Amino acid sequence: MIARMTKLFVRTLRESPADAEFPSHKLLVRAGYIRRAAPGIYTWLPLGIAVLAKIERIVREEMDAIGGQEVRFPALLPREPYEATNRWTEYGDNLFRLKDRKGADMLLGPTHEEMFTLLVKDLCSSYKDLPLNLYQIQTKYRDEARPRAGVIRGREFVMKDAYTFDIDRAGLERAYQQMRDAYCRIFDRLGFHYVIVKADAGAMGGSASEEFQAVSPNGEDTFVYSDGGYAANVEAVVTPAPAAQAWDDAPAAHVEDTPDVPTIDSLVAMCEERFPRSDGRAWTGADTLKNVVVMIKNLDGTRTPLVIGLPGDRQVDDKRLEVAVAPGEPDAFTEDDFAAYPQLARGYIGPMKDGAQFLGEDAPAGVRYLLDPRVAPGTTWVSGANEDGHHCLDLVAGRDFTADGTIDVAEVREGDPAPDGSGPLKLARGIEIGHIFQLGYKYAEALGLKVLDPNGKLVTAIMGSYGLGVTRALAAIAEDTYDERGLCWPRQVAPYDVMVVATGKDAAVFEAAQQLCQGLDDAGVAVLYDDRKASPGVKFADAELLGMPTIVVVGRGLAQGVVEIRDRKSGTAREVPVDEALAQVLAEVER
RNA sequence: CGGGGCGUAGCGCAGUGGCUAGCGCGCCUGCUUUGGGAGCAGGAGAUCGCAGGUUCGAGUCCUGUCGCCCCGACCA
Repeated sequence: MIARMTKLFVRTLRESPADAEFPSHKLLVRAGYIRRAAPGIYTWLPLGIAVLAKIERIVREEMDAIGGQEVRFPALLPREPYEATNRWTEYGDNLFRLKDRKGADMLLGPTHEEMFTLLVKDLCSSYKDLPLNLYQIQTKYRDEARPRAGVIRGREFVMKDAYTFDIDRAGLERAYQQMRDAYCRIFDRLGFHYVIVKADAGAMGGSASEEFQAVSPNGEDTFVYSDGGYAANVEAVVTPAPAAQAWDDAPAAHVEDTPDVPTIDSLVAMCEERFPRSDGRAWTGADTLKNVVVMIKNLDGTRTPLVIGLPGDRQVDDKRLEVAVAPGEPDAFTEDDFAAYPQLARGYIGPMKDGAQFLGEDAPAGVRYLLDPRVAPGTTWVSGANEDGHHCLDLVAGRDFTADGTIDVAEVREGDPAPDGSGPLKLARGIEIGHIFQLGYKYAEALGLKVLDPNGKLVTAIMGSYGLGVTRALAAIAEDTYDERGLCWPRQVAPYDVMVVATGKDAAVFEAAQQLCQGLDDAGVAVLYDDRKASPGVKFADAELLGMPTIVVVGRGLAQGVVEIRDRKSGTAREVPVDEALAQVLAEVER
């Protein structure tokens, strides 16, 4: 079937919708691929469906190639399985909840770990049933606090989620590696730039987890990478600790009167003025030890104060802090908290000997003191003296103060060394389109997924989970490939291989165009034929907006016996004789 | 949930308290035009987000309310 513009259910817009900010969002709406139905919820039009189908096909091929078997769970789910893993509660407002007519709680699936685990539990009972690799391509529902950027972050989205089930950790690691390779093949085929970044291992007990990030200046996630091949998201970056130094020759620490020096900036200025260094080096924030107080909300609801000592030129990164204190949650240290802990001299908080013992005898019970890895034994610092208007100079870590441990939550900066020594880190932004995860036993344990091993002993299966945002990948591809004229699909995912544009009003032109389309169609090439009686400008502009990789113009050249083949991406055009057009276009499509 | 902005035709926007609410794009009809978003003529299309109030008179002022978008905390 030749698709015709006069029949295709599409309307292109000359102007971008006012509510769109991202290029991919604007163009997908302008080119008639999607329409907004509600915040974060989109209707897919024929062109959009065609791209989705292409992406899904690639995903299926690669999943099947590693022995994945496709299933499909309902999107509408009962509450019970999610109750068993506590996610009915944990998911909070992000869960779309509803009740059936009997008043039973239901939900729209935000993810399907529970369902997969239960299904396997139902049907598998022996180690002989494993390893198992199941996947589905499903619509997921998450009532995001802030949907944005069109289809990049919607409340309804299509995701491929796969789960592997193995008898032991070695099996899981094999499955994980296999899946990782398959993901690489998928993203290679989809034709956009991506980086695999180490993700936060999180509370799962050190399990491996990696994200596939589509590199994009418009990405929501920040990640770091080095030229030597290291890549991680900010939460997962580990700061290498400098080697301990000897302090035998270091001058003794001394407390100085420093009125009105409540900030790092003022402290640096004060040091520069009153204590110029003998070697002439200027003081910087990195010479000071800043002590940040936060509250940690524990699981049982209590709050524990935590003091974090880090170089004064660094901020605490909230995300990194959250990960570091999990399962506790960071909470602001309020005025009331300062009142409750008067020993914490605001603006002059400093470290003390024996770590947690702030202010010696008066140390408030339960205050933990943790240090940034950069504050290694033997390093010298200026810090508060735990007394209003006083600072301590020549403080040597390990000699003059210690802590309860280290905490790696300082912001990561461009130029910081990569943990594996592969060079300085650079910052980049990305759109997370895939996340693979060695889940371990969490769900299998919670839901009792056990099988008999060869010795007839019940063992808990070990799982991996592997997500891939299909609709998001579509947006990421658009985001990665568009230009000022419109969408510009890689051939593998374009809704049509070729767009044939007939210009003019000459019947011979339409006849020749029609014939070419027929030839392409017969050859199995998906072709979109612009058979509209519109002016050439409109048709060229639309062809470029819609973004098919090859555009063939049949028009005024026909009188000289030629048609024009244009490459959408490069913008190059060449004229070929009409009778060679079909073969030439087919060659183009083959490339 | 905090901060900012916006609700007027399918889309993008204008609209000093005053007559019948406008403009561009798009859409329909006719004629002309056809290699870079054509021209002329005619037409369809809006309870100005909703509710209440002030006023002789409200798209415009007041109060409330709902919704949407953007920036931050969460995630494929």
